[in-house]
Formats: sequence, C-alpha cells, structure tokens
Amino acid sequence: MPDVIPIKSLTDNPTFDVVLDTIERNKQIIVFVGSKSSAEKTAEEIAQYIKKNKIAIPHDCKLLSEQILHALSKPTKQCEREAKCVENGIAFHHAGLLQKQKTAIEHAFRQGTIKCICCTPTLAMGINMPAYRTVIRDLKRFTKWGQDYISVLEYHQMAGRAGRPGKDTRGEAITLAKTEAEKETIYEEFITADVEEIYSKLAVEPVLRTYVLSLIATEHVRTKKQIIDFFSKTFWAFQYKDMQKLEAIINKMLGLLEEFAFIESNKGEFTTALDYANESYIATAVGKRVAELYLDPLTAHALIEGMKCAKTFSTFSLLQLMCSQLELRPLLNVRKSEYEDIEQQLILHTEELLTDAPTAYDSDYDEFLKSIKTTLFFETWIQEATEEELLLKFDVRPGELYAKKERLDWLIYAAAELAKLLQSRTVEKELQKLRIRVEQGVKEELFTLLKFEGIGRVRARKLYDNKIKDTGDIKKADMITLTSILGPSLAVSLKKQVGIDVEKISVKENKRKGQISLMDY
DNA sequence: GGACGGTGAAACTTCAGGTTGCCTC
DNA sequence: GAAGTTTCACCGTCC
Repeated sequence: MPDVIPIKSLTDNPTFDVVLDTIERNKQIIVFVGSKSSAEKTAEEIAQYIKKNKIAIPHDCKLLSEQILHALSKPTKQCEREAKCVENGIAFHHAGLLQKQKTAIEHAFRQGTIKCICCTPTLAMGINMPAYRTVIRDLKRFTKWGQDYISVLEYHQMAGRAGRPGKDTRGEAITLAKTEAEKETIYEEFITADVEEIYSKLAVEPVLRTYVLSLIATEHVRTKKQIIDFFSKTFWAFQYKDMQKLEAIINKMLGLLEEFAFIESNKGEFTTALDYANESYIATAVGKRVAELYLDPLTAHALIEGMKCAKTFSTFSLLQLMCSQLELRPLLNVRKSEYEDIEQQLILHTEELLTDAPTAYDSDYDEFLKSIKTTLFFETWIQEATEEELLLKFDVRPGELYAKKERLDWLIYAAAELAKLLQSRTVEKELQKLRIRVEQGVKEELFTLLKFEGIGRVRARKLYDNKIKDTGDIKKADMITLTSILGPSLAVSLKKQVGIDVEKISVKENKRKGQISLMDY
C-alpha cells in the first residue's frame, strides 16, 4: 500500500479540498459526478471559490475562454457558464457540450492549461486523458429501479484515469465516503471487488431481428438449419447453453420477418423433421434494403406502414413518424407544467398523424406525448430557432441537439430509401427536403443560398432577410451591402461563386462618409 | 409606501453516454 | 432517492 498524502481541510466541501490541494501541488485532477447539471454546478462553484480567494492559476485561460464562449454564433447560457469556469482554470465536460468545446477543453487539459475538469463518465470512456488525481464523487446513479451503485467495471474505468504513465510516478484515485460504514462498503463493493461478468445481448429481440434478416439477405445462410447452426456457435449459445430457447426466438423472428414481407420461404408439403430443418428463406427486395440500411425490421415495418397511409401529410406527420421509433429514444420528457399544452398540440395535429394515437387511458400514452414533444422540438429547430432558444424551451443542450439530429437524419435517410423502393415519389421527395432542413435547421426558402460555400443557416437567413434570395440576387447585390452582412472576405468569395470578380471593400469607411444606410445587425 | 434585492423554504424536475446503421460533398 | 432548479413568500433597505 503506497503512502497516503494528507489533504488539508480548507472548506466544508471535501471535493473542493481535494481539488484545491491538487492545484496547490501544480497537478491536475478529474472529478467524476453523476449528472450533467452536477458537473456544471461543481465546476462553477470551484471556479467561484478560486476567483474569490484569488488562488493563482499558472496559465492564462482568457483566450480559451473566449474560444469556448464563441463556439456558436450566439452563445448559450451553457457557453457563458463554461467560459466563466475556464477563465479560472476549471472546466466541466459532458455530452451536452459542442464537439468543438469538448475538443478544446481536452486539448487544454493535456497541455496543462486547465487544472480541473468536473465531468460525467464521458471522460472515462475512450478518450486518453489521464490526470494525477481522479475523484469519483458519485457512486450511485439513477436507474429504472431508483438510485443504484454503478458497476465495478465503470468504477475501474474512472479510477484508472489516475496517474500519467511516463510523467508521474504515482496516481491517486479518490472516492469520498460520508460515513465510516460507507467507507467500508466502498472498499468492499468497489476497491477489492471483482468486475462483473459480461453477458451476450444477442437474444435481445431488436438485435436478433436485425441479425436474422441480414444473414438471410446476404445469403450467408439459406435454410433454417443453417441459421440455427450459425447461432449455436455464438457467445450467446456458449453462455446460456439453451439452444431450445434461442430456436424458439429465431422461429418467432422468422415468422415476423415473413409477415412483414422482408423474407419469403419455400414452405411446401413438408412432413418430416428434415424437411422442416431444410425450409429455406430468401430476402425480398425490400428486405434486402432494410438489411443494408441496418434498420431494425420492426422500425422498417413501422416506417413503411406509416408512409403507406401518408395520403396527406405534413412535416409534422413525418417527424412524428420518426419520433415514434425506438431509435430516437430517449425522447424528451413532458413536464407536469406543460402536460396540457402538449395534449393540446396533439389534438391540433391529430389529423396529420401517420401512427395510431393511443387514448389517455393506454399505458403508452405518456410515451406517445413524449414523441409529440420531441416532434415539436425538431419542428422548432427547422423553423430556425437558435440553440439558446432550444435550451430554454426544451432544455436540450447544443451537444445533445447534434446527437439527436444525427440519429434523426439517419432515420429520414432510411425512410426515404424505403419510399423510393415503394415508389412513393411524393413521400420520398418530402423526406429528402426534410433531411436538409433537419441537417441545417432551416426553412425550405433558404435551400438555394445554402449551396454556396461558407453559407450556413445563420448567414443564409441574414442574406434572405436582406432580400438576397438566389444567384440572381447575389449577382445584383452591391458589395457594400454584401460586405456588411458577411464581412469582406466572404462577400468577395460569394461574388466569385456567381462568376463575378470584385475587390474587397471596407464598409466602415463608406459608412463614415455617409454613403449608405444599412440594415442594423 | 412602493420598488427592489436578498434569503430560505417548499415545490418541482430530472437524473451517463455511446454505437452502428447510409450517402454525398 | 437525491441533487439541482425554480418559485414564492418574507424581510430589510433605499429612495
């Protein structure tokens, strides 16, 4: 057992004490907490303490702080909060941050500029970012069954970040116990405990559905016997040794895939067991595409059925169809205070729905309301709401928006591919448009402008509102206006893109001469 | 007396994250 | 179940 370095108690908060002690030794520390808001709050409080007590931070973090603040064209509250922490050499890190911000913070930590990161378990996974010390503050987390201890495996992941090979000769992983009894529990349950066994997830229906279909679609297997043989060699079979159970699930899956018309079997006049085992399957054209898209067949079926009944549909209908799929979970929570409002929206949009709405007495009603709220969230995004508006209205952080957007994008793409196969041209076209809108967060009217290099949602909107709506308008636009909207370099670039060579101009000079009046930005 | 700010209790919310799946520029 | 956030009542201060 290595010697233990005593830590001075300066505050009434043990986490603070450990962080302050580490900073005093000019070392770095990662504090693991259980939620995003905890990470933010802890970082903020430490930063405030450092500022108030004028604790010297060896590096100047002003530049990094500015960079974090201006990661978006308009900073959100989260950006402001992070920028303030970073100014004092402290940062928070979780999936709600923008990728740009996460990378900047990780880089600054490796460089030694940032001294302390308060984070959710994100940093324990994948990223190579060790520190002299780690503090694992929260060992319990909310699960389906209430508060529960995290796994030993996860504890090791976090504790293992302590110690930088080649730089330090030691590393310290600290866990905080509130009582003596808890100290013992932590020692037994985490420090000396063995890690949990790993279990195969193959027999989970969505996974099995997908694999059975892809095996058939790629013609890797043809007969039922071959399918069963294949699965009998998997880790699942090795672990559970219960092929009968697996066979029953496979049979159920085959039935389902046939019912969805993703596969066809040569069911003939089979009488013997051998005939039964040799029953062969081939994937239909739709089934093959579903497998290629790596969609869960159940989702594919739901999308197809939804699109089939799409005689009249709106953006809302299509978005809601996507939001009802498993792939988009977890959906946004409906708060007590907004319950009625969301129900009202549901009534307003009932005619547009492509899925069957449950009644208020059904058990899945709440989940359905969540899908409505998530649909409204995406609708707000494609109506060009800012990241800050989405954070305020839906409590969705920028990083979460991008993760959700990406999954929706993939689902829309998959749906469009299925629509193509089903020859539903109108739906396909609508989905393709929707995909661009979701990707960019814009109304359709900006499509033309988005094709130009250097023009995204913000600049396209500025141009459009200044009546510059297409190539012709860009050609006609005078350089002063264009420069005032986009800045000199981009104005020149845009003119070039429509085939006009112009010189850079300075708007300020002209403004002073009083030659023009521009819209105020 | 009214506006305003600070404080603390009570009520209300929310609770990690990632992976792959596709195509195109 | 616990921590964080919001809301609201209450109180003191200032103009």
